[in-house]
Amino acid sequence: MPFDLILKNISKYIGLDEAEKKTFTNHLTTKTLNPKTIFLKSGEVCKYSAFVIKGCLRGYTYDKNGTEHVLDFAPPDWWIADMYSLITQKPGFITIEALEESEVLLLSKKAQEELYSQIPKLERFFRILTEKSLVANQQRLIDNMTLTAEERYNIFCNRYPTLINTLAKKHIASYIGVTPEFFSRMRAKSIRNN
Amino acid sequence: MPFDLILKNISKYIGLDEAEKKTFTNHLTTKTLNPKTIFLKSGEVCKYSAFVIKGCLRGYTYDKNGTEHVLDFAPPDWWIADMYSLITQKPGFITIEALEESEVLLLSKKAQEELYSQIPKLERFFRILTEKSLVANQQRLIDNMTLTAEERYNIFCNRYPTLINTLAKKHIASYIGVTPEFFSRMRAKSIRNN
DNA sequence: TTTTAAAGTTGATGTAGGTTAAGAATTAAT
DNA sequence: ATTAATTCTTAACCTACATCAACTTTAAAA
Repeated sequence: MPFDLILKNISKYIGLDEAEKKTFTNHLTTKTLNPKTIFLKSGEVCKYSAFVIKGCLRGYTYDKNGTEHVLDFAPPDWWIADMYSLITQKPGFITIEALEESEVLLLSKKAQEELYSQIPKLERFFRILTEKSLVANQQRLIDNMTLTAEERYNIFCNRYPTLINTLAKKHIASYIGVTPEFFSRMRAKSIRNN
Repeated sequence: MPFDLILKNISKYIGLDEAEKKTFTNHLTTKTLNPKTIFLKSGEVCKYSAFVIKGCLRGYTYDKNGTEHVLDFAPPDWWIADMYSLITQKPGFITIEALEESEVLLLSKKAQEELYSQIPKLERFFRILTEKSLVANQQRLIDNMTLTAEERYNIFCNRYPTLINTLAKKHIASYIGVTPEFFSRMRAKSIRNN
């Protein structure tokens, strides 16, 4: 059942009866993404939130030199979208790409708003989700302001132990906020000191 | 009327009738804060969101060296709280302080949750508020990863033109993410080049 | 009004992390 | 299985910003 994971995810925060679950899942579309498929391109309007059930996506922006900066990884059980663009329905600056063969559930902005009126409890669910996302994001900002690259890497390893082996090092480096070269040196050093 | 500002703020996103407005404002407490008053201390549990109607507050954390890092300023018409602590009701890491004589409206976590059931529309209001906050925060993270201190300062000046003159330079420096010394040099240079 | 403390500035020097470049190791394509 | 492309690593050098210290200015206290 492709909806098991998302329903279990929701049930952590709100209770839905069978009819409500059905209403909810009726608004979802399943989509398979091949590796390197671009799900959302910078400059486009983000029309869907994606809930990952298999594989892994990443979201990133370009800076003025054209360098990519990874903003988030989305392994199974995570949502990903360009929140700015999704909310404003203006062209965004984030590109979202499948890193491997992935499966996602799509919830369109329109469907989401319909669901808010049909099942008001979902407003609570998404509020809580957004709150958690905000807190995580604030913590990351704090970490970027107060910690060294090495400390941020350690936090990353602890928080996403499963991702470390599957992700390309350059993507981890970018998420941490350093160049691949420095990341490589950093790791070589920390291996030596163990 | 101390509630005018907050009611106007709310009315941007949802409509409340007179009875609902009354119910809402009944859950608020007014508080005056003298300059340098600490409204929330790192290590404490955050029990209130504060909506500023006069003056200005700032939120900051300490790093392991004891250096302060300003996370946000809250001029009138802004909310401020330690979201992590407020949501989890665990001791937080943020200190919130009045920079000048300020007046705030307090909404306790408990009152907020009561309001969600009494006036479900407020769930929407706070969802939207949190979404906006998340987007702003993500943008700030992107700016920190992709821009120089000078570029971040320019953005700050454009975004908060009124604050530039009232805030202490060391607080702006901290918000931007540089030392007061470097901030000073940066400004000296940019004045020279004008 | 004078004193004291805090904030801001300027200079000399240090460092985390960036850049450029070239080779080694993987991975993908033929 | 080879070739081609991408990713990763290592090294030399570079820059944005930090640190420390002394001085000046501003603001707060007495």
